[in-house]
Amino acid sequence: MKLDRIDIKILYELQKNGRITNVELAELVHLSPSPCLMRVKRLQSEGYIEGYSAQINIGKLGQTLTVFTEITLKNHRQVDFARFLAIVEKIDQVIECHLVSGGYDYLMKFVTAGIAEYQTIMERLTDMDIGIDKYFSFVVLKSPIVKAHMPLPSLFPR
Amino acid sequence: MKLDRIDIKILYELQKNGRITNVELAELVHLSPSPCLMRVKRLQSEGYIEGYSAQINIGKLGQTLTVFTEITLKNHRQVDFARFLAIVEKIDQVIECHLVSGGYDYLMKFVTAGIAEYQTIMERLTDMDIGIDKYFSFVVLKSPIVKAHMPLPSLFPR
DNA sequence: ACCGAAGCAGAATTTTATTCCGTACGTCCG
DNA sequence: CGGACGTACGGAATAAAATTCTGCTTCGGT
Repeated sequence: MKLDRIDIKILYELQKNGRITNVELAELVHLSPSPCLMRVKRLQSEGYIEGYSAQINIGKLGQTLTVFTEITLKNHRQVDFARFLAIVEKIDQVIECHLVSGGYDYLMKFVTAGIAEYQTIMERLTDMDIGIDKYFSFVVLKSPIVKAHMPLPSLFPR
Repeated sequence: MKLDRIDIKILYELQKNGRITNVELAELVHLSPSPCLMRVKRLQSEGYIEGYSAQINIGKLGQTLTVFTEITLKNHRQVDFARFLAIVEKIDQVIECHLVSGGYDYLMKFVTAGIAEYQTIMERLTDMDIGIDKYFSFVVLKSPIVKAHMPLPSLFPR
């Protein structure tokens, strides 16, 4: 299924405001409510929209610590990656895990209650003999930019 | 203003499904619709909820490239950081920018149309004499884990 | 130019959000 | 210890929104 300019606009607007009403969205994309809703449903059912989420100001809830971690595995067979992922998938504090090129295998993002909890998690991971060769931690001091939306206009201009 | 257990539950549920109806949310947190809605509005107006966003499967739209970049500045006065941020804030492809401890100053996340666009952006940034000493790029090959929600239950148990 | 399919607008219906009001509970002060 | 006030709740009524349905228009293919 191919997306036209209106679909891209819908995705862009829903990224900026996931709770916009269908009527307002319809006005923004210059459609009446019914075809607009039809497109949104289609975008959902075909997987272009994976879900909706509230953005929480986690800092207001209490002290938290965000850490980026570069990880290198000892071996690089498929089974080694699979075993590693199977474990980290179960850890709530793992927010992102990226397979990257350049010096390390994985770049991960943790959100924890503090340095102690992070330390505990990393000790558990290394002790488990899950195949971690070495890792390096970047503790986040401040996050001046955190966007919830992708640059759709840059990626798909017109 | 202090949050009780119900507020935390509301935040958690809205993270998982930002478009849940107020009636369903009320049932999940064992309240009737009206006080539930009142709490949601309060969480919004007091900044605990910063907004709502649709999660887009960007990979289905076309080819994109995600890159994490470690950046070190030449100088570390307040004015140096401020100048750097003022520039990168304007770049649509910059999704995140974190001030980190450990080897580098900033860890940034870019989403671009491809390696060429990324290259162009980095050339522009380095040519600008914006104070970048050196940088190192991690090209993302795959992102097995990308969560839209923070681990609220781990951070605020009970 | 005709036929068929697809997408649209507008109205009707159903569902949901929102407001309003009366009640209960907890707290503070007399 | 008791009363009054403030806060939060539940339920009903109203307003708004989503959703469905119908008929029309446009576009593509023959």
